[in-house]
Amino acid sequence: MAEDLRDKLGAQHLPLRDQVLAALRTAIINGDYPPGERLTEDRLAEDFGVSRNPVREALRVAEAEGFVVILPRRGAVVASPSSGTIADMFAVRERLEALAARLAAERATAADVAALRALLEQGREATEQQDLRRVAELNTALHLRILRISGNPWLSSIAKALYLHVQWVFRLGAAERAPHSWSEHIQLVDAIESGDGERAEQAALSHLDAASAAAYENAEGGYGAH
Amino acid sequence: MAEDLRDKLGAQHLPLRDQVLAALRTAIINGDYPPGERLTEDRLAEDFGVSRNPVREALRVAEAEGFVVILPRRGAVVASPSSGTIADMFAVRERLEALAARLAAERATAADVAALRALLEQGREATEQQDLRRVAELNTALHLRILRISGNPWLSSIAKALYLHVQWVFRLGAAERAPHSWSEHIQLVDAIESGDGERAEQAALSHLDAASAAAYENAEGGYGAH
DNA sequence: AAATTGTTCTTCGTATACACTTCGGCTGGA
DNA sequence: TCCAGCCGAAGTGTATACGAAGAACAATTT
Repeated sequence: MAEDLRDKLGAQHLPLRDQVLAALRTAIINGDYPPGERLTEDRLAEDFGVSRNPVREALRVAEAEGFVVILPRRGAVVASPSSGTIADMFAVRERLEALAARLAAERATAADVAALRALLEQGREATEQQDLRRVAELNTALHLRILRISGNPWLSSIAKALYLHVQWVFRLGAAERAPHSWSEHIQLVDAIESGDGERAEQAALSHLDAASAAAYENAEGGYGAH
Repeated sequence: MAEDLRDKLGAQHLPLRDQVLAALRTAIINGDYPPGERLTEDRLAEDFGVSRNPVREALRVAEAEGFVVILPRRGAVVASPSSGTIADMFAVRERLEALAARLAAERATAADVAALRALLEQGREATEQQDLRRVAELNTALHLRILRISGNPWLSSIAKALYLHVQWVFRLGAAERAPHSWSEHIQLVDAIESGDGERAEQAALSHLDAASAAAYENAEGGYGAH
């Protein structure tokens, strides 16, 4: 939100709490801490080699972000995304990323488009090489890039958080459908390049519809158990 | 997200950090801590009569919510919403509350509608009595209620956060336009009651357009300061 | 005047202590 | 056997103290 300031003055210090938070997030997303897993402060402190304070602060933020649930006097457990909330997440993402696509189309510079095209190209290569992990990464990079191009920090940060959660759910339960979605990405970038906001928005919508449908196909059962 | 659990087992303990966070939020929204104000941990700890630990945890969450900016090694300051981000906030709210209105229309029970109507009625009374503060409260209550009725927890919590920020900006810079917006609310609730999602969505959109226009009229100058 | 140094304030992280809850197991009685 | 209730262990919630390091600012020196 005020990254300019943070960059200028601030520091490259990266407080421990932030490192812990980042590590915690990725550990949860990767399934190292599976849903329902109890996260005691001492245990996390030991896992990350820090004292309880940074852990506690990271936990509060992780709670605000929806990665953990904190029961007063009972501690934190990894949240359990239910299939219900998956649909909810997609419903919100649909609106948000559609808006992002429109704004991106209206604001994208030539350099922005070039960057998107580069990601597209890398994605094509990775797809050919069956490197699913890399495909997924590029997938994420593309979406986040579009969000950034939209130029709306709120939109960007909110949609990013949602995107992370969706990723989390995917890793847990199902295979990645990434290859299949790549042609939709091309359409989306084409629309953004054209500068036609309406068209870009439609492209984003149909992309998300397809993604959400795929998610549901793969998601039958699997999440409810914590 | 798992409020059922929290209610059942949990506690009515309300940890200090949560109380501090709530107090901090409202203090910032009310302008008691104006934008740019420096918030040292000791000072907050003293203000709220607690030790530094709960304050620190509350600060981290407040940062995640965008109410404060934390400069590493330099401490926290109250964030400064710029007029640029106001437009951004409205752009996102528009999409989100439109979706909420649609979902609410599709899911609202008779009891839900009754609750909305009650708020509407109270709002009318408060408007007649020129009780602007109460009008604003009811305004908020109405919007939050609609979000709740939507039944989408993500949507609800995200839009709620945005709503709080908008309120904050309003309190700081400008008078409330609440009375003027009340007729739009009636339209919105009518649409929700009708069960017509499309119509409800349109009502929400035009309401937010009007609100955003009003915001911009009042917002000329005032926020840019540091 | 510019650069350097020193002082002070504050954050950041650690460590410790302790009250209070919750939980699981144990014991004893029906 | 089954259940009630007690007890102790574990873990959170909060307070406090302390040391290290950074930032801001004033004082001093060049």
